[in-house]
Amino acid sequence: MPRPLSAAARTRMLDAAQAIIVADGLDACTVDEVSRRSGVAKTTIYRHFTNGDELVIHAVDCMKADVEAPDTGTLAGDLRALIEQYVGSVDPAVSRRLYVSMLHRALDDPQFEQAFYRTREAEHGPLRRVLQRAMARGEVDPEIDVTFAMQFLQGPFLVQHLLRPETVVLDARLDQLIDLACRALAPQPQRV
Amino acid sequence: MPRPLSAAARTRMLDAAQAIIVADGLDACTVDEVSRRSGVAKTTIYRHFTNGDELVIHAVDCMKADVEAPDTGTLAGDLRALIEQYVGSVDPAVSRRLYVSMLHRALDDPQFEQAFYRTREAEHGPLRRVLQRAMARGEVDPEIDVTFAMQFLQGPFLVQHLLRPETVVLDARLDQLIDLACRALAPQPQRV
DNA sequence: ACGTTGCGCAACGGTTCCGTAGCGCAATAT
DNA sequence: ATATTGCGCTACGGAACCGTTGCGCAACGT
Repeated sequence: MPRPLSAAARTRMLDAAQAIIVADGLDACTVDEVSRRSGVAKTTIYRHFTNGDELVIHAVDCMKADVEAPDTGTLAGDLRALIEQYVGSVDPAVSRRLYVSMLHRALDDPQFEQAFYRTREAEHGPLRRVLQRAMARGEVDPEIDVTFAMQFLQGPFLVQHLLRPETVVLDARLDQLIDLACRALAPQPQRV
Repeated sequence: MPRPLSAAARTRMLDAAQAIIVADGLDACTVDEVSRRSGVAKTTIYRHFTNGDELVIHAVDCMKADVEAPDTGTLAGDLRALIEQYVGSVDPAVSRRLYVSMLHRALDDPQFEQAFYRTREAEHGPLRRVLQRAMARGEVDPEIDVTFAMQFLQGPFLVQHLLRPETVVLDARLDQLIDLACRALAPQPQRV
């Protein structure tokens, strides 16, 4: 009965990996650096993971922001609650950095592409549920596809988050944005 | 009167750099590789540019998609024309790759951040002009800020472009999207 | 035609990261 | 208590880039 790999060492190296990612970004999270900061020997890291990428992906998979689908009764209310949850649980600079780096690595590496999609799904699943409830209530035009509506809603935030990092999401603008979006998605008397 | 640096060599290396970026991505565009593929000696490259980054940035600056601001008379028509110009002049896969890589490098390098903004401005300036004309015509609610409206319009495309590369922009969906956006931005009888 | 000077070539030193090997030690299962 | 076996340490070989140096040649200005 072989002795199992040390859970303690595994925890230490994953914690260190996450700390590095938060502090210095995904690209700084190398095997050498994790070894240095965790005190776990590089040799041991390779006993736990077949290569450095796997370590990083495991670390990233443990960093998902957990967002619950709210239920305030209206689409606008749910959207606002969702966004407040999100901005309350994530440092925008860190999140942006990680987002861009993951996107970048995913360009050439299917492993990272998968991991990126997993994170995205975890964070945006609640939005999908909120939307589906709104459609069931008749707040959203039934001709509109859910995925399509999600792109429509996520888009402006993605622009702000990725491309205008200096812009904090202001409350007044946030309300205006939600208002615009809900107006656009609302059922129309005329044909669409 | 010192002989000027060879324009021929400069052209060759910038062309090679662009070819590499298109074929293999921004990260493959290293000084060594440009030297290999262009036939220009590495030494010479460093005589033209102080470092490798400058070469890459110069190459990128010459790759902007040139988009003209159309004037069809309606916001929806202009938007559609803009998008058609854009998709007609750019390979989506290449564009996406470059976009993500630039975003990534811009995380740590102000030079690349500047270059990224320059490209963005060149590509989205026409959108701003189109929007301003629409506002002048009264097609857009005057209470809406132009930058804000631009985020709103760019958002869904950014999502598709960056995060859903498998999705080609379909014509039916495109019309729906433009329709939704115009509807949202239109002036409202009631208060916003 | 001549001399200046940029260009090509080859090689080097430095850095960073990867993944591996050998060895002594210490924890652990029986 | 003892043998097993994972862990830590140190070092290595290899790859990719970076930016530099020295030298001979060829092109260009006058």
